[in-house]
Amino acid sequence: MAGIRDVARQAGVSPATVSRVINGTTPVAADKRERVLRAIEEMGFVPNEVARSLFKKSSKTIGVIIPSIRNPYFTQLADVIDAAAKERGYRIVLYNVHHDLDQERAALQMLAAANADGVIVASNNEALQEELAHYQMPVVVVDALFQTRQVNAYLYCDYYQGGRLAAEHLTACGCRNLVCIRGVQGLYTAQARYEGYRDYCREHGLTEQVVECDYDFEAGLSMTEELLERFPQVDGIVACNDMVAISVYKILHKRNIAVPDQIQLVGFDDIHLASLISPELTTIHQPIDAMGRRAVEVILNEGHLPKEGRRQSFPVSLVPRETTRSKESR
Amino acid sequence: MAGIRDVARQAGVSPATVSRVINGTTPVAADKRERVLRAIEEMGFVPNEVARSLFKKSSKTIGVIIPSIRNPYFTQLADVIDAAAKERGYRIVLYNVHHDLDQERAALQMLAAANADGVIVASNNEALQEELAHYQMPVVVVDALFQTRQVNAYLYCDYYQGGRLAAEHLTACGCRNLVCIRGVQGLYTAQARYEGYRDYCREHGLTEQVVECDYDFEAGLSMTEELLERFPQVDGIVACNDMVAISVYKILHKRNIAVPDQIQLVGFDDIHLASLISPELTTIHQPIDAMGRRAVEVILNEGHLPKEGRRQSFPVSLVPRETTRSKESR
DNA sequence: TTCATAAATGAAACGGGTTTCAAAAGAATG
DNA sequence: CATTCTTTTGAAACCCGTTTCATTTATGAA
Repeated sequence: MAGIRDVARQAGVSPATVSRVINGTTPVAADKRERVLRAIEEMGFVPNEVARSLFKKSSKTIGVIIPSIRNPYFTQLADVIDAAAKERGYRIVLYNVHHDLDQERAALQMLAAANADGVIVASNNEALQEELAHYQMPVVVVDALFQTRQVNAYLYCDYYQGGRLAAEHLTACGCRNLVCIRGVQGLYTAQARYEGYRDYCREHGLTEQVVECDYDFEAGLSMTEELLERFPQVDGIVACNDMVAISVYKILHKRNIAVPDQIQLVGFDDIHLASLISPELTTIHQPIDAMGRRAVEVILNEGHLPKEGRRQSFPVSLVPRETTRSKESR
Repeated sequence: MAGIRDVARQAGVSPATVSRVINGTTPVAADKRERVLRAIEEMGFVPNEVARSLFKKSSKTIGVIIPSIRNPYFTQLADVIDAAAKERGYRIVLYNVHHDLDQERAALQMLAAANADGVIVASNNEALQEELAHYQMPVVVVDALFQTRQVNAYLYCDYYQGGRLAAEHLTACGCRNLVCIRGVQGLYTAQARYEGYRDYCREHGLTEQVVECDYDFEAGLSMTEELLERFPQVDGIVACNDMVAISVYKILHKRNIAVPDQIQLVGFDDIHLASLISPELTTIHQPIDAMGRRAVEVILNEGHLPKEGRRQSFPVSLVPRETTRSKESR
């Protein structure tokens, strides 16, 4: 690989001048610039990014840490972040940490050691939280919120409201026997959804019926079986996310339980897949795009949320589709 | 950030000794090692990865370039590659190039400039192919194959056989009016699938009916409409991939066309989603895991496929599920 | 105890751009 | 034409681990 010194020799100038031509930091005489440019062209010179970022202490890179690359919610988020970052001349490095604290730690350390310009973390791990504060690069936490706020920026949705909306919609669609498949409690994102559901039920004299479940498909399948056994009367299900909702549907379908005629179903997240499967899934929409774009903005703003304080909440909304009864048929 | 020289001072040794303790390259006296370790601990020292890789010319990183992070086929592939790489002490950097040649180029250049130890590219872009040869880092092309083979290793599946299997299965299930939704021709992966289908039809006296379609969901939706219009007699559909198959199903479902009773459907890829949706999708299984793991092996083997030549083909198989008639009901 | 080997250790160079600082060249003023 | 202020430009230091190479220290044999 040709280096900057080779180019300099070829062009008959010093390495410093070559650097200046490349970066446009200082004006260079037209004839010399010309020679340098030609030498670069001829030798196919590409500046070594490692050397550059060693000095600059910036790598034009934003780290993105997600718990699972298999969950479409996170890949969608990563995709927007990617697009937003590229628009601003940054690239992202995606770390897929398989829900594993050690891998999260390792990713963080690597990013720090690699002079990343910031990190966007989608982690519900409270233990990691504390470590986050030790790094001096900007950190933004998305899709999570903690009591002990160590980091400057938390971006999350109004999950509580989402839980309420789901319960409200099912009730409005005629359900009287709601069951909530809630995510593991202790995780804010899961808990808030549940509490929204719970409060709505309490306020409207509905008995709250709950089943607990991990966020993935496999867990959704087995939990649904359990749910049907424990609550045979059920006529409305609030799932903790869309992937689980899809697995719920799968079981119902297998048992020939009609959706939405016998049981109505509401998911959470509104991933693309929700409107792609048949029947289309009624779900709580999260503004994933807006959240992702904002995360990048905040990182490039040194990790600070300007005026709003240390956290920013995004609104959710209910998208009625085919797994609940439409207005017309009510 | 504390540097190795700070640690050295604190421990009363030279930076060289600290480096040796960290890397275990040369034995260090027990008492000094002890002091160094304590100093590292106290100062929370983490070696700067950039400086390290500048010297080592290796970053323990494998680049993975995929055309779309939204297509589950590629995220699944990335996930295995990630796991396989981590097992061997490497990390991956995922580049999501949005099917864009310029972004592919940029990704490649960045990887080269970042001292990546190898690149795994899932690209059907022939133009990129040629450039690939210019880089001296190991490159493995997955899910593609070219006439002009510039790179040392191509990993791909027996797509042709997949096309045959799909046609054969539909025929065995009683279909007489097959239509193939083929991917954009010119791409080997798409063309081979189609040719398998075509040859089977010719050999068995079936008229070949074809419709062309991009690999994504939106294209699948509109193409299905067109298909039904052009071939109202259709009773079996071979889709170019699972995402398209899902969109086909969506349209059929919307039109109240029963699957598999009126029309049977075969996808391609066997992404997880295929068995997660309802009804479960009959599809051609690609050994994504094996391919991903092999890709990592080859990279760490300097990008060479040892004996087998410059390419390795993986077998496909048909997985009968719910969108075609099962043996029992035939 | 002494000389020869082997092992541990530090000083300095290295990798490859970038930037500082001072010298050199050019432009402007008197 | 001399003098001063600008603008270019190159030499060298820098970023920070790693490694070479020579020196020091330890080990073993004589």
